[in-house]
Formats: sequence, C-alpha cells, structure tokens
Amino acid sequence: MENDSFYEKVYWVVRQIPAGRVTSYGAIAGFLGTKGSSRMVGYAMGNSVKVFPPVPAHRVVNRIGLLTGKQRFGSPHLMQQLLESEGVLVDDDQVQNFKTVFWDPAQELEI
DNA sequence: AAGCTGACAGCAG
DNA sequence: CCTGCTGCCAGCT
Repeated sequence: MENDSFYEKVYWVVRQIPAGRVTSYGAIAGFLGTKGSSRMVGYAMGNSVKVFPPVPAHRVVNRIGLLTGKQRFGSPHLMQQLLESEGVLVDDDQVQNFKTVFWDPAQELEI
C-alpha cells in the first residue's frame, strides 16, 4: 500500500489484526523491515489515539503479552476490558495463552 | 536545525 | 536466575 509515513504502515498492520488476536510491537516492527524500531511502533500507538480511523491498539502488546500501554487508553482497565470482550483472556495485565492468540503479520498477512 | 522522545527488545552483569 | 542498561529509528518540539 502507499504509505506516506512509517506511522501509517504501523496503523495499517494493526488494523489487519482480527478480533480475538493480538500481536507484538517487535512483530510489527520486523514486518515493516525495521526490527530495531520496535519502540517506534509503540510510539505510533501512543499517537494512534488522535488518528482516524481509530486503531485497535489494544490488540498490540509487548513480546511477552504484557499490556504495557494500557495506561495510554485513558482508563487502565479499558484495554483489558476490550481484549476480554473479544475473547482474549487477560490476567494481571498479562495476556493468557499469548502464544495461541498471537497473530503474526508476516505469517498471517504476508505481503 | 538540533536534540529529545518513546506502549520495546536484546544482551550484559 | 533476575535486574539493569544500551541500542534503535522515525516523528515531534
């Protein structure tokens, strides 16, 4: 797709994440070719709150399945609530069965 | 224009 | 085994 910026690439990938699945920052960064920019992915997520259409950032967690950015959702429990609403079990900010619900863009999407 | 920021990840001690 | 530190890179002030 014709991305004007790195952020839009991230947003695009995140929007491809199906409900009930999650992915990691590193997976997205690696998929975009900038594996070292895993931080940038998270930074893009932080900016996603003011991006339209809204990006399901709650489906993006760190490599261990921890909801590190829940604080960015306004309400700390909102992220967990959204995930559980989609069928993703979350306990103590940790995604349960992370490996099972994990969605790898390079494997599932494969552009 | 220059430096700082950041929801990570990996290696080192 | 667990805690801490640096690296990374694009966007923003």
